[in-house]
Amino acid sequence: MYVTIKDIAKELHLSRSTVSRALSGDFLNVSQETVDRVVEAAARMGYKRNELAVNLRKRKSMTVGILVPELKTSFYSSFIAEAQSLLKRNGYRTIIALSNEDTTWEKSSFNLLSDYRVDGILLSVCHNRANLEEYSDLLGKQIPMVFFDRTIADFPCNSVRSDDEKAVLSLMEHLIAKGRRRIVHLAGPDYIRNASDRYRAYQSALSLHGLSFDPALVVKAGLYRPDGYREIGSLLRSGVVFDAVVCFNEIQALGCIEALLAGGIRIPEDVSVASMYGTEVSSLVHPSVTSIEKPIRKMAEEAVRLILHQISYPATPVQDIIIPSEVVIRDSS
Amino acid sequence: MYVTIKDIAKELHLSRSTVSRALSGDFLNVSQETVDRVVEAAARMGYKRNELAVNLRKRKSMTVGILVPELKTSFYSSFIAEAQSLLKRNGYRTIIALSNEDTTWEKSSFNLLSDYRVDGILLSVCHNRANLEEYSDLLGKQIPMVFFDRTIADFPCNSVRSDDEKAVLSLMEHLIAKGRRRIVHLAGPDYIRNASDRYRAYQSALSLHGLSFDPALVVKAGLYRPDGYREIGSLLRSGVVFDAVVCFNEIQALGCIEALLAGGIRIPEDVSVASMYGTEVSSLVHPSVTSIEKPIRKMAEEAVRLILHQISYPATPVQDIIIPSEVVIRDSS
DNA sequence: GTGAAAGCGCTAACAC
DNA sequence: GTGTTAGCGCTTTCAC
Repeated sequence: MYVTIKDIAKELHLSRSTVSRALSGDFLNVSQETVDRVVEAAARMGYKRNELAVNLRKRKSMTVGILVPELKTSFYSSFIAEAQSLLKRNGYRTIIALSNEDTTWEKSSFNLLSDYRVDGILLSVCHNRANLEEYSDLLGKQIPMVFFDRTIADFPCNSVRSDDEKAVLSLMEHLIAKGRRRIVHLAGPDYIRNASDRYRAYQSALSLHGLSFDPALVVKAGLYRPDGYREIGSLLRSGVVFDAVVCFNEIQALGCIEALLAGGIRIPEDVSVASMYGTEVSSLVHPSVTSIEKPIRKMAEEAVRLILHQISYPATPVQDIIIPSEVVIRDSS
Repeated sequence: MYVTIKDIAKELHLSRSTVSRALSGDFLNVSQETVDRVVEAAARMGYKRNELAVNLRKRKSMTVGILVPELKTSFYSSFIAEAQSLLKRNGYRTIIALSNEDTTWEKSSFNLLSDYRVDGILLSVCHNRANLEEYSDLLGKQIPMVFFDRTIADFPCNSVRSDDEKAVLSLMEHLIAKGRRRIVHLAGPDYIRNASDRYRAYQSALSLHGLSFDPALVVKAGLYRPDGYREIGSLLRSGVVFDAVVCFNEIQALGCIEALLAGGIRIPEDVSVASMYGTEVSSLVHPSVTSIEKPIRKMAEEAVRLILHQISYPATPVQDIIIPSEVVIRDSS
């Protein structure tokens, strides 16, 4: 099917090594004339080098794998685009794999990447405590890995994350400054580090500003649109009074907004909605939502920097980089 | 770094083939005892089979590549999730690559997939006339390919697409039935087949219902949020009168809505906004947008069916499958 | 400047 | 049941 170096060698009555040299630009050891002939034949015959074989031989794939939990949120697709172009600039290619927020799926996607012997993995985990063994195994084999955004506390690995705690703190202070007193926290699941960080920030903000903590205002919710819709809906039905909601991401916020509007609540007159997410769709959910931006670009830069460094110098001490959230609070109300 | 079959063979004083057989479950030709010993040793030593080598040897990768132009829209991420789980069910893995709407980028992503010798490629092109040579080359090498959603007319390859023409027709009729007369068409670029199909539908709908065609109402726009925002903004400033807008996708629609709201226009009282996109975020853009669903699931099913068939029976005649759009028009107004 | 030979990690005839 | 051999497509010594 595919034309090989052997075919070209046969065609030109040369050895495979010469063809290989010519094709990989080893001009010092091949005469210009030969190079020309080989290149011409390769083009004519439709030669495509088999990277699988090259990788096998060189024990290097010049490919970095990116594993993310989802692509519904703008954050990951922006991150991927960003990281991809940075990696490309450094000669690396990218393959993308998904976990779809599922630990089993994550395991097989993770294995896919290591099966393909990628030179490094950028990953955002779907669960704090799942697949730790897989991660350690690969780390033990000295395969460069960088956790980003959704990282794992107390795990000896390079990580890059945004300062979610600070971000939610800012968001809360903004809401409090606007006179909001009964702020609902749509908390993400506790197996996601960011969720616990944010919950902590929620609590600190309250006590910092002398507001009482009401457990009825903390709602454990999933991360997506139906979750936000369901939880806020039942909160409304249960008669709990509140004047603001802090959401986990734009999709969840969207569900929240829909539930509010369906309940005849005006935004932001009656209830303010706030969330943190990538800039790409900042006010996507509702014109008057309060949002704080995730530092996508910087996270991508750091993650790529770390992985490239790790590839070149495998024995580098582990770093845990925290990128401060941009203080851009968008609030059109 | 990685443990190989050779290492296990050495450890157990067996030949590499026996180890290989044991590891690949060839129970007919290996004694149970040997299998047990090999499996135990493999686990103990942290063996991970090198798929690169397997692929090279078997000349088969059990991997399908998916190449998409973007991940901002919900359509592609839903499609990927869907296709991925179908492929998995059939023993195939998936790697994802992006073109980011850029023809050069598409070329290198496409090459990445063929470099890795994937067994088949599912792709949605970013441009009607770019990279045709690359596609043909691979097709000529009998590599199974299926174009989906954004396909190319008159290109001899399997394709699966939604009936965009019919969809926009339905959308138009819906708007006209609601009394809209001056409908703006935010037309996508003409190098995207779907855009031309929809433009044609827009025109047919008008003439079918005795409405005159006003070139001022047709706006060539990009596919994203800033595009919708910019074009509708300048339309408003130019004083053109209109009572509805048909957009290309949810992101573009979002920009359109923002521009309208910024201009003090009420939706849908003053202007109706309509678009076609995946169900995932149907009313994401605005509670009162009119939308028609893309048949994501069916498209994924057909695309996967075609690629798997093509992998098994390379010499199958080409098919061009058109999936009717779901007639679910959501319109909360 | 070119070729022969070995080998990356694995599988598949073919022997025994 | 197990080992030997050859080879997937490529690169890389080492000769010449």
